[in-house]
Amino acid sequence: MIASSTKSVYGLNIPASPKSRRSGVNGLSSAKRVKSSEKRLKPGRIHVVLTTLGREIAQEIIPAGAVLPPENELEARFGVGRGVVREAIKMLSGKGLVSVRPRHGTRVLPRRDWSLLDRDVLNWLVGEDQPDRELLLAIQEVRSIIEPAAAALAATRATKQDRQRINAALMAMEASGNQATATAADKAFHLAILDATHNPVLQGFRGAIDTILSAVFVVAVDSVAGWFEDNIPNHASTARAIDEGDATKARKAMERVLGLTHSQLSKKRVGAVRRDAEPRGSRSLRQT
Amino acid sequence: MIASSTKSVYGLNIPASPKSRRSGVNGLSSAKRVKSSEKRLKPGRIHVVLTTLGREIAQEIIPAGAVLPPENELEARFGVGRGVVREAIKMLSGKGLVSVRPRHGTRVLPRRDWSLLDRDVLNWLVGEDQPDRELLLAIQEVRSIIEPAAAALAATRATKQDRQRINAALMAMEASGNQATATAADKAFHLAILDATHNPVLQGFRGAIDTILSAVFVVAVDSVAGWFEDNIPNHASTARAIDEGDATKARKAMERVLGLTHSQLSKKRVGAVRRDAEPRGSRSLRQT
DNA sequence: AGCTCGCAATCATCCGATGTTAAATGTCCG
DNA sequence: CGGACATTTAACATCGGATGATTGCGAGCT
Repeated sequence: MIASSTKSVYGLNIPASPKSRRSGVNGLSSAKRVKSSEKRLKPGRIHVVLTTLGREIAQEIIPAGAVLPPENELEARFGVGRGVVREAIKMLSGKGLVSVRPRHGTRVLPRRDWSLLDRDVLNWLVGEDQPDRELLLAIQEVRSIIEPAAAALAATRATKQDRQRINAALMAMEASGNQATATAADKAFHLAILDATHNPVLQGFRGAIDTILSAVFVVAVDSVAGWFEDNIPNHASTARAIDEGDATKARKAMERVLGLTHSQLSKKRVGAVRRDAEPRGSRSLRQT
Repeated sequence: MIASSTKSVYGLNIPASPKSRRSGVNGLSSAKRVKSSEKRLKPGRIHVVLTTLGREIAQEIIPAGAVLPPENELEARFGVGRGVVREAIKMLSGKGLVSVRPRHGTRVLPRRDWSLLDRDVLNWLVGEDQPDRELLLAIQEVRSIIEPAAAALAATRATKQDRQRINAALMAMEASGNQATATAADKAFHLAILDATHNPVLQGFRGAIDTILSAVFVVAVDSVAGWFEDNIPNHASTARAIDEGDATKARKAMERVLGLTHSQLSKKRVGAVRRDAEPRGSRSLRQT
């Protein structure tokens, strides 16, 4: 239920507004009567358990190989019933984050086994204050493999509507005023190209690309102000090449798009404004 | 209601043999065991419900947009408790196959939203008697994008062990006697290359590639007997290029590997042992 | 010492009750 | 007659206690 871009199941709009959501829902105070007179959008208990555990695993607060607490302890910790804990863990295991065996507990699997292209997993990994740089670069590397090829395919296969969609996104990028609209337009552009390949497997990357672009914006934007604007011409020539049906040109143009992004991401190393969060790992958020 | 409170749950085909260890498939002793998922170990009731529903959705027995029966009906149908049904559906929703909303039922999402790179989903889609040809070709298209690039990266980054692993797999391919060992060796070869990129996101494709290769073997082998052997030289030159650190050559060689596979897959159209000739709803892939 | 067996921890499943959500429908008053 | 509000209701969401199954590990037997 989390993995939905257009069909918000609960009406919970968590994604784009990264407020520190340290709401103390998971206190062990239990207090069943959460019925307090407000009708706030309640993220759902399963969702809370899922994302909390997912993030703790992704951040290696619970390292690979460790076993997480038994069901009854988790029940107590989150103040939820057993079914909730089980269903949450079931989803984690479905995404390859943990393996659960009868007498041995549920143990965290090495990252090798995670579904790294799953939208939720990616979110937990990258939706942090300071996403793992290496991971971000690895993802960009994969984008540099996928997206130029996708652009080339799109140049061959795009329908009239596909082209319109791509060009509309391009115009939205040019017209974007703030970071929010810029991010949205950029995403729309890349997703439209993926869709224009008419390859369902390639379209399956939509969620991943979407998530990644958010992270890239967060990391890149505050280091290089002109990055987004500088990259618009590359986007434009990609769109033009697809319009003309020139696969090679489209591939090259998309390579330039990603090349610029990549170089911004890499150089973020030094010129950054923030000096904090450098020592990875020992963040101070830890819950017993 | 359920028959009774008896413990005759073994009415299903659940072998109660705690001793029988799944061995065999791993023909190569590459000092790394093919860590099998927990699903392999034992069917389990949840697993039955999960795979049954998953397959029915994948095969469009339950079409996109339809709502599947409510929980209590599913309980009755499978003869399991509610928790089992809920956990199974939870996993389906985690893989993007269904969206579940209170009061509205759990409805099947369009294929666009599925995690097409998820191992289980792929299995359901492709592990049927008659995998969807278009899907198989779409997947091969993605492989042709990913794997040559991966080979090129591997040529740059492979460690000595990586190279040994690749060459060991190659030798196993050459020595393979039957289809089982051939499949295993071929898989090991491609997986070793993915691993040699040292890119964790690329490594995330392991499950998908693994599953796909099984499907490809099933489909391709019975149509063209010499396909596997014919492709060994291409594999060999890929391995050699990686050994020499020649990225361009590795990419080209891998392109040839996939090109041969692709052509076999395409020509499989006729001469098959298949009895059905139904077009079977040529789904989108061409028009949204 | 080595092997077997039983304990206990932990997940797996069942079950019946109750809460929550939101679509559908009915009601009432202007 | 018609629209705003209340009621019904079908479905999922969660709870919590009981029971079964599996298996690591150590106690006890040979």
